[in-house]
Amino acid sequence: MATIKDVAQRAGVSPSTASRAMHGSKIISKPTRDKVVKAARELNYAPDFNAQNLATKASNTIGVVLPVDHHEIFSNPFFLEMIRGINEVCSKNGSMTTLATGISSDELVHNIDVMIAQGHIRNFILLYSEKNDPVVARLNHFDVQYVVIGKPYQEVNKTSYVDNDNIQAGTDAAQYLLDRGHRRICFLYSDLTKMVQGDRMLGYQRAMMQQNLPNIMLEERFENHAAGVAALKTFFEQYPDVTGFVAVDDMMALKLQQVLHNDPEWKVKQFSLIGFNNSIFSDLAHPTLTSVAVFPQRLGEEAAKIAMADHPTDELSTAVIVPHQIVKRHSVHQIKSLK
Amino acid sequence: MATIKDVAQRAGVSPSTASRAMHGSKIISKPTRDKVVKAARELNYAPDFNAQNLATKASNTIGVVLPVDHHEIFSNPFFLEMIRGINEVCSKNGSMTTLATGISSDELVHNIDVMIAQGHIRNFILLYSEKNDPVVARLNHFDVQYVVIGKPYQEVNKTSYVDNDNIQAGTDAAQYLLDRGHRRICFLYSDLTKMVQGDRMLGYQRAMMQQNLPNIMLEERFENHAAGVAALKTFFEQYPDVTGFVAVDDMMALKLQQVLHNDPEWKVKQFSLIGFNNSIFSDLAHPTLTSVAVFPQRLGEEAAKIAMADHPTDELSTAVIVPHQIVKRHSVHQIKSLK
DNA sequence: CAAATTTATGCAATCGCTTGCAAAAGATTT
DNA sequence: AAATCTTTTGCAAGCGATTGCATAAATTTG
Repeated sequence: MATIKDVAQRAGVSPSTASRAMHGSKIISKPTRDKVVKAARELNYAPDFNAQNLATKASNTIGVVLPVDHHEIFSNPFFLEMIRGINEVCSKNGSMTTLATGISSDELVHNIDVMIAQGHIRNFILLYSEKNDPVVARLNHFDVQYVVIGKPYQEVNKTSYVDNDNIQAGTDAAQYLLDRGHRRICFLYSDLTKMVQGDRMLGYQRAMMQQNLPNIMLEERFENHAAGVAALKTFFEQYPDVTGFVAVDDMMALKLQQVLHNDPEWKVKQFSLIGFNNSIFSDLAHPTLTSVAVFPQRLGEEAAKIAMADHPTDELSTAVIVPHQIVKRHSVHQIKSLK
Repeated sequence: MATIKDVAQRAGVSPSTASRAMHGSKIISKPTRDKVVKAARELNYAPDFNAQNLATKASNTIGVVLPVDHHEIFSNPFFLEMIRGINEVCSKNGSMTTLATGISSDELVHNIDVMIAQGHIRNFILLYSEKNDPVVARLNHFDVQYVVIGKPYQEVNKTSYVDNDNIQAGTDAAQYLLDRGHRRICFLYSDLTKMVQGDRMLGYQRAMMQQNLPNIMLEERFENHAAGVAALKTFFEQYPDVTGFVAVDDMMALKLQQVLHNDPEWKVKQFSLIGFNNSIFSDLAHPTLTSVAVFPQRLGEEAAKIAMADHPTDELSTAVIVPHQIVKRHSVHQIKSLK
């Protein structure tokens, strides 16, 4: 493994000159710089990561924090995509990424404590946003920079984040059904304490209000088939003329679809469905699911860019909104022109 | 940020003594060791990662390599679980994990080259196993240790790996149907060049052969609904008395189920289905899918354990087989006792 | 009780790189 | 041509840990 001394020797200069040359310092004359670069290339030199960080006291790795909750992971099959996005821009900038996980909240916090104490994390990216997150508390306490993916629950103006415009996405989804002639549209969700779900609902409501149409909401987790059937039965008694559903994510949409398709009476009615996330579920459904794509990889990329920018603590935070896009498949039907 | 000097000073000893004490060296007397440990705790001391690695020349981070192929990632929603498993045992052992990803094979290899050159990766874990993998070639070339998750395609005896016993899993799945009275069972797959699929098929064949029953195979990708319907139509013409399917993974099973359920004639026949991976799809299906669980987190854990063990290159490789387990749900039915 | 051992501690060099400062070389001015 | 100013380079001191070797303290032995 070649060191900077080897490079220096081969180029016939001192290590300090070599170092400066490698960093493209402009106080080094062009000829020597070239000599050094050439020597470095010949020796296949790469600066030792640890030595470099030790000397500069500026670490170059980004800590990516996964949420604790298992279920959360499963229901968001795109964590990996975010990670990939992060890693993509980090490696382009010569940074590393390292993961922080934990079985429990305590363990996660502990792991993060250690990472901070070891002092080689430049800053963190949280792949989730949660109310009263102890991790956030910890990072604030140690005054460590971080950026969250998703809308921060607190200190919104002080924390950097990247997110989709979920309200707008909700509006767009509802509008998509409205544009195809639907008038009675139901918003289906499972847990309003999640800000994503709340925001998408808000967006749906906005679209409906602008058309002077009623909000029709259904909360259901589809824990099992029977429960789903029962819930829908009650629902349709109250709202017999619903023709379309905006489901808060693809998984919900798929579950709804399963229930509707397994009932002969409901099946013939050909309800229209639109989901969110453009996940693997949307391709799996039959008919395939129209869905609002949110580009998790892009979210990761943007988060990484912010993370690499290194704001001093007193500077203003950055927020980036990643656009969404409706991916048209076959689950939404045009309503025969009524009126 | 406390350094070893701070600790030493507070404990009233020299840095070297402090260092030795922290490592539990037994040439340090108990009382001073206690003093040091106490001081360290009080100062919330953790050794600087970079300094430590630089001094010991022994790095402590594990590189986790994700496959290039996007599709592979999506269709295996448990990569994250493996990563979590890896990270879990690494952080318990005071190691870090860092990721290697790439949009293309070239980029991935390049990123790995850099990581190796920077010389701070202890060794690698590949989350996949692939024929003629350029990454493997690279690692071999630099003589870097690695362990793969999945069965290695080459140098099987020389490379450490952790995997399920997919052949046995295939046998168990088929046997599960056999035990419930099924006699004509079809094995459904999509791509035999993947060793997982081939192995599961082999296992299925073994079970069938032992009962002197014919192998019935169906290759189908269910790229769209119509294609699936057509394929099954042809299939049932040839094998009208099939009652059960062993699908090579849950996604295939779910797709098959969709097709079967949307045809009134097939639907009534109540085919039995079993899948693999116990993924989120198995809970999503209706009826819920019986599936062979493979415990990806465990795979990750075992891989990490091997990775942390640091074999000298000339030592024999290690292979760990993680057990599987059938998770019973509602997609398999008992056949009325015939015979 | 002095000498020889054993045990516990500290000094100082080292890992590979960066960087402030001083010295050397080159260019410019008078 | 000497003096001054720039531009380039090198010396040496860190960064925070570890570790071989020497020394100091404690213990045992003659």
